[in-house]
Amino acid sequence: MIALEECLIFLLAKAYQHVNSVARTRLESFGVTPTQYALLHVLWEHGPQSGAALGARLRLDSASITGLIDRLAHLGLVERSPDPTDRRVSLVALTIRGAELQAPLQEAIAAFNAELDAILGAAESARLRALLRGLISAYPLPTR
Amino acid sequence: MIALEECLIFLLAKAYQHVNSVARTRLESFGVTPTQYALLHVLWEHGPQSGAALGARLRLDSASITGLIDRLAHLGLVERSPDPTDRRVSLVALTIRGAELQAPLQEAIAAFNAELDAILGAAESARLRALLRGLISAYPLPTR
DNA sequence: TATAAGTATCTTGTATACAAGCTATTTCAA
DNA sequence: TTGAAATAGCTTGTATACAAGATACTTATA
Repeated sequence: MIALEECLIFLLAKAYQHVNSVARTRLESFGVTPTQYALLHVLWEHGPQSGAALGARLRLDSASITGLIDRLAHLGLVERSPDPTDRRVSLVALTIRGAELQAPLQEAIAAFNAELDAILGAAESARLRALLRGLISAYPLPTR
Repeated sequence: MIALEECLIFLLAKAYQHVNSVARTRLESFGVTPTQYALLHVLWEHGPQSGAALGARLRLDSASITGLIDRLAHLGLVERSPDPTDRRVSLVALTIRGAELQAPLQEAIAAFNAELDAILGAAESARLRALLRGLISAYPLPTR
């Protein structure tokens, strides 16, 4: 019987669970979750765009994106507006408050990255990231 | 701005998401999810035990364990019975059907592990597992 | 151009996870 | 021994995620 602790899938699940839990506490004072940070990050970097574009960049399906935008809109960090060129599309853009959060939130994430680097060592951390990228590219998510 | 693809937390999230999605399809024909497999695995290995013991082994809180046992009981793979020595406790045990699934399910998981090893290479896979264990032990989950 | 195909969003249902709080029960301590 | 603290399990509420399907709109094709 192969122990659970030897199965990559369960190690991945628990490592994600632990690290995500810590990341959540590091972002707690800003009122956003790691996933919500990721969506804001895409808007900071690439500007207003449709939910479909956000979903493609974050690899989330439409149901997840709908809920994520709903919650960020409720927090007053993003807002939806109709796309004048395609009435199916609603464009998602940062609000003033969403834009203002960029600097402090990125500082918090940078500090958390540094914390993880300190735990693993810079070289090991880089190696881990490379291995994870290998896994991700080996199993591209289905295009739904 | 640190790219999301450079952040360990987001790489972990996506690697887990991808690998879990594939693992789910590998177990689909058995009617169980990877998380449900993990609970069954603990019962195969350690025998009947309380929900609290299962939660400690799987690092899941009581709400998650309650739902997980509910679903496995509904599938007819485990059953709850009162602990005669402590009336707070309900012992969780495999049913006949749950026990019968051990061999085929473990074969499927072994095949999936082999699949991941083939993608990464055995040495890289072992290294990845070691790095993930390092992360897990660096951030022990709170004892709730 | 009329229709088929494709796309964007949303909805519903299921499965994890965590936080917080409740009840019943047990254990510990003054 | 009795009142406080701890424990087991459950419930509720929130946040992801995916599957499947509905609707509205756009694009491509016959």
